[in-house]
Amino acid sequence: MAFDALDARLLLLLTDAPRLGVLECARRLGVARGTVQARLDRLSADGVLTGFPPELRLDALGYGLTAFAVLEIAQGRRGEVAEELAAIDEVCEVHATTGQGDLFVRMVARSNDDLQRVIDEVVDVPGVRRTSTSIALSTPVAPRVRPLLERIARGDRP
Amino acid sequence: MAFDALDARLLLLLTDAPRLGVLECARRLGVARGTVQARLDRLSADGVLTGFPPELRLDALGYGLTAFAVLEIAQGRRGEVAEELAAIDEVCEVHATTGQGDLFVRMVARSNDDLQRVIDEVVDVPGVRRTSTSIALSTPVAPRVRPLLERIARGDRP
DNA sequence: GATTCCACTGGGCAATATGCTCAGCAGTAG
DNA sequence: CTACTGCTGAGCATATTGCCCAGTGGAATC
Repeated sequence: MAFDALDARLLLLLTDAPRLGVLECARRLGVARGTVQARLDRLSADGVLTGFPPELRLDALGYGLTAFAVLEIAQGRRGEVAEELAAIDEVCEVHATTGQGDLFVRMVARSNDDLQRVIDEVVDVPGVRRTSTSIALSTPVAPRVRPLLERIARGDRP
Repeated sequence: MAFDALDARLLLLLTDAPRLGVLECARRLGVARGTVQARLDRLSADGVLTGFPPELRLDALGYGLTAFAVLEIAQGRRGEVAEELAAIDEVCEVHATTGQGDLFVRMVARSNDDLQRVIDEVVDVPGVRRTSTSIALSTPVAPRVRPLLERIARGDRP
């Protein structure tokens, strides 16, 4: 069965109030409790819903700096480099991208000094050829999925 | 009171099993129920814990393509452009970065055609001067906070 | 037209969790 | 010594969970 408007509404509801119980969800959506259970089970089983990780404000935790790095990698060593990067705690995200066959890295740090250290660690990974780094000054749009869900919830699916 | 190892262990626990009840958390952490309650309340109040949004695999939802764009913006129009970008459903994240005073955009799409459309929408935002786009081929490290939490949970705080 | 699925409803049940309150008990700071 | 703070462990009424089941309506199949 396909992902439908009810699924989207359920996920939106959980986006806004993630620790809501199944029963409460059912009430707010106007469906039976078993239906909500079944939907959640199915979404998990289908791999659409992979979890409810806590969302943290890293800056409130001391990691106030976010930086991005674009890495140029030596031929054929991308997998290897990615593994090394994954071992660095402050590396929060890595994507392989088109372009010069490169990696895109997001990392965090506590201070400028700390950031310097993290960047050095990233740059020193064997196989990294060239890097260009930039610091995030602000985040006008924080990671979100909401608009896409809302579209499906409205039934605007093409 | 500062963020301590117990807080980190609690958040790690919730990372692994986010729909766990307070009582179950207390059992697994070996502390009283009230303590867990109090910690969660405090973390929320302090703004460290902002929620438990559902984590979705967008590709399982039809949005199989992720792309990044770096935008060069006309003098002084960054805020304006950011707002326009926020209005595009497929734009999932925007950061203002150092460099040429630019914006960094993450977006998703269903297909190559669809991506073309999204990129066009982004590029056509008034105030955008130049763009360079790249497509995510793979994601060796998906967004994560875990290593940082684990470090605090171990008590490695400097 | 009849049959077979399938998702959903709505109900009942025992077991469990929640929100709330309270007294006691350490360790720390004044 | 005393006040304060954070944690414990307990009790209680109420709400929620997980599970089971019979019934209903629509869509697909025969």
